[in-house]
Amino acid sequence: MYTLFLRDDAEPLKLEADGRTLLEHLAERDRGRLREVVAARKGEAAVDLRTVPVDDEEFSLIEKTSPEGLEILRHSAAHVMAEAVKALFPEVKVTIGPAIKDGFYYDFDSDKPFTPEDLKAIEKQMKSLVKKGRRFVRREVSREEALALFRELGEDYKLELINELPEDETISLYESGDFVDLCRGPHLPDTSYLKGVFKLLSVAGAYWRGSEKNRMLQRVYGTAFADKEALQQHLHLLEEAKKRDHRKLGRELDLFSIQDEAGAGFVIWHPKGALLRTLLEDFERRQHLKRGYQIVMGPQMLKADLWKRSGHFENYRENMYFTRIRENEGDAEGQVYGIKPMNCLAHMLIYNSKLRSYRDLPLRYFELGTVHRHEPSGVLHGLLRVRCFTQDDAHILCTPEQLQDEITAILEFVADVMKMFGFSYHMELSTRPEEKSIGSDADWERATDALVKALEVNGLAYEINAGDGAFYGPKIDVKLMDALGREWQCATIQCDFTLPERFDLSYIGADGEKHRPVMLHRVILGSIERFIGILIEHYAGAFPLWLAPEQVRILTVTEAHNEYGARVEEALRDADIRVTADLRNEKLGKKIREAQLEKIPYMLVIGDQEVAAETVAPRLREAGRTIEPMPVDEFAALVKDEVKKELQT
RNA sequence: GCCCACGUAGCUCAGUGGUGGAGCACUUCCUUGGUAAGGAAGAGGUCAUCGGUUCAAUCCCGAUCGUGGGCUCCA
Repeated sequence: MYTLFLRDDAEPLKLEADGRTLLEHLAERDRGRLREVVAARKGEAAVDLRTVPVDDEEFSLIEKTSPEGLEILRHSAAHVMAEAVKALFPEVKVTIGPAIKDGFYYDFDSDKPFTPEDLKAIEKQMKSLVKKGRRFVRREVSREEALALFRELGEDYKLELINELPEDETISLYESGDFVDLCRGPHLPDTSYLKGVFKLLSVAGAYWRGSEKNRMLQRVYGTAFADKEALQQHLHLLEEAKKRDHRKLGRELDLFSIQDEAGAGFVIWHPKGALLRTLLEDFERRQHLKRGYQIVMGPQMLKADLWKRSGHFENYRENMYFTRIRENEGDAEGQVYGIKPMNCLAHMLIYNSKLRSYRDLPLRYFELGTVHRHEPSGVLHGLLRVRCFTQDDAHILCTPEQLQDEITAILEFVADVMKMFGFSYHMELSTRPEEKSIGSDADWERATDALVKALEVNGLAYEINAGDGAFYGPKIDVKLMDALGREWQCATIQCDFTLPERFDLSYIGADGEKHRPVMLHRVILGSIERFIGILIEHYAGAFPLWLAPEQVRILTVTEAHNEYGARVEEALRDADIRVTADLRNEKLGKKIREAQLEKIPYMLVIGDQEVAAETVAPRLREAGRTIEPMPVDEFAALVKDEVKKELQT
């Protein structure tokens, strides 16, 4: 007898271990659920439904809609894709094909890159395989047998994978038709489960094992869901996400451009974008002053010697721009300057400009610092990955005793700001990089401990990102999710014992002796450019009133109302409201349509009635709702009030 | 940086080895119209840049620049 839990909340069944598979038993007991279940769980492990139970074993079922079930479904889809590719292109070598968030991929080694037509052909071939409803047959083999098989098949990558498996690992193969793949499993009972629920999305290059030292493979991305509806919904979501792409909206709303002539990765802010950015920066200045930061400013470039002293020259040079400046014709060598990729140097020079006492600490220097970093051309992406950006950067210099409280205060700052924008985020702790880093092990340990402790004291969950720290210290990264589900690093807090050492920073302690301060590098929004890019997608271009470059647009019905319209515009502008008037000789419907497409929060319609009553008739951006006409000063008060509410953190 | 795709009017996109097109936007005129597009006419292009093949190149080939999708998700 063995035990089968048909449902979590139902009594388990005691069944005869009669040599038949779980699938056969299930078909007998609960035919209705046959297509809902994709695999079974035995203890911790997921197993195939074609497993033959033996006495005293215990199984529960994995639904295809569960996260684990979906993963199995997608993994099987990847397997079918590999089979399809091998059928169409026998010379291609297969590598790996995992399930990923929202889908799956499979990497192939092919001399000939796949074209979009190939993609279609592969999908067609997959459909035909799915239609055949072929079984996935599991076979467990010895290491030698597996090696012999894949050697014969010429699947070098599989050989490499087998050789890396731990000694005691069970090696399993899955066969469907003529295709054999090395695979841990489990898989779907057969391919018919995939009917109508998968779609191939794109082809891209990807390095074997993610390293640019390795061969470039052809990666095919696809997605699969439990049912047709879920697949359609996901594809629809991708379409919607495209509509709020910040690059598209940035052009449509005339916020910014990036032009070949000026250079890749360099953002040019148009009037509305520059205004939006200014509003965001003003918000930041107020927030920082409120929290005891002091605003400072440093130069755009500093002598290269200073970058050598900080370690940037040694560790960050390939990302930096340099320029040589000659004082006169005879000065052949000139002086080399490095354009700043970070803002910390000037801040340290400020600290060092006079003798500091422990009574002065902590010092919190804040700068909206514009930096240049030479990023590889392939990673540039709209506002999200650029070569020149402005950071809301601060460096906090404090005593070791103050470190904990300062980190805590920053974490609260981050929480407040993210809450105001309505972002969800999660945190990652990054530790010392294996290559290229400075400072002693003891300092790294001390710095990492301080960060961990602050996270734990505040009860914050975090993931560990081993080896991803800055070259001068460990860090806490805050990652936001954008509209396409991509993660972007925004806030970061980095603990640094090294630069204070290199720049010989000190303060006089209560004991009258010199001590070394600790430095925290931190940003809240991170890059203003990136943050605005994320904001555009987050709000789909419909910015909250406080951030909208144009808050109000006045729309006159005919030219006869223009004089009053202009007076209303002036009154609102005097009240510090960002307003324009559309006095063109156009129909009201057209003016409304355009204002709506520009996502302006309030439209004020002005016609005979409003002129006569000295009022304005507001129309809201949201769902085209209108509210009762009111006097201008009343409307101004309404706008002010709404902004105030939005900015309450 | 590497792989693939792409680059035609301000925008979205057709198109062809021999004359470059549409819609929207723009300009002018008509229209004075109350909550998402009134009408007519006009102007607008070194077909990314440079080089090659050809009698002839926007189209074919190469290079450069730029844009897009990827390059951590481990049988």
